[in-house]
Amino acid sequence: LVSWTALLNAFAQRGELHRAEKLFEGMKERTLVSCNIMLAAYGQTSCLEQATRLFQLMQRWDLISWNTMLAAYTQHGRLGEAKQLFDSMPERSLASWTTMLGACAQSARLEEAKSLFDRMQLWDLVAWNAMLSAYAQSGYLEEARRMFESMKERNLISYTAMLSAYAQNNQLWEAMSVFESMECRNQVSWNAMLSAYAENGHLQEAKSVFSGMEDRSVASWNSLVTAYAHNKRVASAIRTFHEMKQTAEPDDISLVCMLRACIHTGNVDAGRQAFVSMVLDYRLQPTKQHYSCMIDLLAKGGYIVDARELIATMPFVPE
RNA sequence: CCUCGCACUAUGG
Repeated sequence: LVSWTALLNAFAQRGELHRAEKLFEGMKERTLVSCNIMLAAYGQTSCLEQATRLFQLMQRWDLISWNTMLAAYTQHGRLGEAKQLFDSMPERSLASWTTMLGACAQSARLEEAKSLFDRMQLWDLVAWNAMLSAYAQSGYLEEARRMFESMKERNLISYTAMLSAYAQNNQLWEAMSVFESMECRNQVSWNAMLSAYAENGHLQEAKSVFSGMEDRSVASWNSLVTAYAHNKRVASAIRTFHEMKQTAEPDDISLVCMLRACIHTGNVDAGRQAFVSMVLDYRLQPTKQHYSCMIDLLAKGGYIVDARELIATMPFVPE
């Protein structure tokens, strides 16, 4: 049973939702642990409905179930429901508090995030990191820096968060020095450095970080596409988008990067092709954001009729 | 023994 559970988890972690579902449905006894795994699997993908349904169907819940459901809400931006759940939970752990803290930060409620942090009974490294990123994401560079300096322990995540905080505030030198002071680095920290250069107008350095990387994630490719587009090298951006497909799986963000690059130069055909190909070849479900990019692209390229038609036929209510 | 919270990429704020 334990190894079946481990297998279920492996599917869930890799985003193989359908395999996980099949396995879960075939399991004779559904333990609390396997329910929790499915709950997390639904929560991390765009299946909030399934998550809530499973949560309601479950016979028993433990702290992990509550926390997982809480995270499912916050990952879908449902702060209200998350709060409700948080308040009605029979018990809370550090993870519960940290989840809420992050949710507040993401909804631009820094004050609430800070107040949660202050009301926590104890703090661990994850909680400190969450507060550090809360400051960083809200543009409070000085507070972030102070928190970083005052932390008694730091890990890779602390450093990476601080690095991008500097980068986003145009402090490339500070970002570089954080990067250099790191005792170990992983793909995420390299990506952070790559976009630090790109955001601060150093395309050449960004490119050399990219080519020096051992393995590149979608995020690395997306950063490079954007870096080219921001430097008006749209042809290179488009070429990079296609090149990515050989080694990585483009995602929803990749398409946005690509479409925005096309908007820059009014490259309607390339954008159209990318949109269609992402839907057909990668089974991407286009979001509102994708449609609004496409409409922007068509309209700016002079295809007013096509833009109108897209507005009329898209599966979203126009705003 | 297996399951939960924090860092990188788009847009917006």
